Amino acid sequence: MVTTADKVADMASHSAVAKQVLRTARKTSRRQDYSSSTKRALVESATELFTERGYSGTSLDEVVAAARVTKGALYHHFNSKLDLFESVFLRVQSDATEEITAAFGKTKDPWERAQAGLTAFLTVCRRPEYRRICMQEGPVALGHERWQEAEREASFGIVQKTVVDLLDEIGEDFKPLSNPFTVVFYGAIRSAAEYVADSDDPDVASDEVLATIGAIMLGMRSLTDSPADAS
Amino acid sequence: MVTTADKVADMASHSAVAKQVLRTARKTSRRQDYSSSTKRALVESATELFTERGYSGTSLDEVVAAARVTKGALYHHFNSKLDLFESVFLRVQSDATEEITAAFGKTKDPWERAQAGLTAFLTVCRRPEYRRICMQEGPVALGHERWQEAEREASFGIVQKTVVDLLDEIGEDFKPLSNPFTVVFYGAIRSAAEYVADSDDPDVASDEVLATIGAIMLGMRSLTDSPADAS
DNA sequence: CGGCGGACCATACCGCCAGTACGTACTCTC
DNA sequence: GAGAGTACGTACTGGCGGTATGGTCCGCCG
Repeated sequence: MVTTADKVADMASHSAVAKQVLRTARKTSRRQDYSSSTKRALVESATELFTERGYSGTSLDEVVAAARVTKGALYHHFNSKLDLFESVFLRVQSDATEEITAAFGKTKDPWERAQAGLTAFLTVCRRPEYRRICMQEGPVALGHERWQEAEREASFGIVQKTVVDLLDEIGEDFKPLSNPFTVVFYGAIRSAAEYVADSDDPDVASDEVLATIGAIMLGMRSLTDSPADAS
Repeated sequence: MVTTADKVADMASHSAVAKQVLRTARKTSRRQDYSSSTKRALVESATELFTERGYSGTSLDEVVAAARVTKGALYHHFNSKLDLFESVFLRVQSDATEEITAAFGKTKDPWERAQAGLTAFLTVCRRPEYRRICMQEGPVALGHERWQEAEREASFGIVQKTVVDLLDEIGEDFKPLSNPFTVVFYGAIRSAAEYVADSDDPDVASDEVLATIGAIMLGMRSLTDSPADAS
């Protein structure tokens, strides 16, 4: 049986202590090492297959064959195909949010932070795994409900915080509209990311998007510090 | 065998001459009437089931049972499950674009037109069929490629024309960025539509979104007719 | 008017695939 | 060292998309 506690444990350990050091005593048994190794192999194989063939397009037989195990192993570690997908989804998503959060760096100005975060997000969205698993298959496979819940704690949450900071800069007028503003910007960024990822020349497309969002932000900025007042 | 020509014929006739008038001579035979009637029944049943259970969540047995026919009838009119879905998709989509286009009305001012179109779009997106079939299941079931192609000729095309008109009003500076602008606004609107549809009180949510997009447009407008110049 | 070809549809069946049942080997603990 | 639990492997089932085949009724042509 697989519990929710297992998943958060996986999230914490997956990229941390990857390869074990010989000659040092481990707290885990060799048996447990084998187990977590096969589980990792399953998740990695599933990630690849889900990315290129989609959720319903890949069979579990293919996944277990790629991981060189059988369905018995799979159903020991995961409750269902959807459960396997959810593990893959959370892994890819947490990798992405981690990278985007890091990209914010130590800049303090909200406008600069927004720019940096947007650039990072456009980069992440170019990766086929994130694009296919988190943006395309995610909402349909997991269901709109569950997908939104996971998204709110990840990239959407980042956007929300950024937007709130920006609205603080602009003034009091738009503060009650922080929710719709976040939603609008989030959708704009997601769509822009697809535009960049689909583009023949992603670099120039990325610049175009930066200029576009920049223009919108410039316009919003001008709503507050117009020469007429400076309160 | 079902051809592409069949589909466009269906699109043209589906909402036009719905119920036949007795006592008037028809060009079609009674046999053909029965045929198109069962096909319509299949599309309608499929629309309902796809809407509430999704594409992979509904079986063809359920569809044919709801339409009171058998799989033989279904596979006579459609080549595959995906073909059936595509017919449903195109039907729902064309209904939506038709309604949005009508909402533009006879207003001439680009800013007013944009406002009217946005309101209509928010209304359409509240309908569960459009939401589920065209926005959620569409890209995954049909594939991102095919979905984008269909979308470009529908709602995306409307947004594109609207955005180009708006950019014309603003000035020459942003004209080369019409593509990314369209993409950004299209994503923003789609996301906002989901926000409205998910909201507990869609009416106030709709107003919030209108205010938000309005503020963004106001900001962009201020980029051109600032008191500094008036060229 | 009759038969004949094709449109329209029903029935039976196949292959694939998610999920289950159960057996087995290995390990840890008391 | 025996029982319990973990970590799998194997064999099977049911459901579902798709197909093959047969039947029925209509339009049409001689």
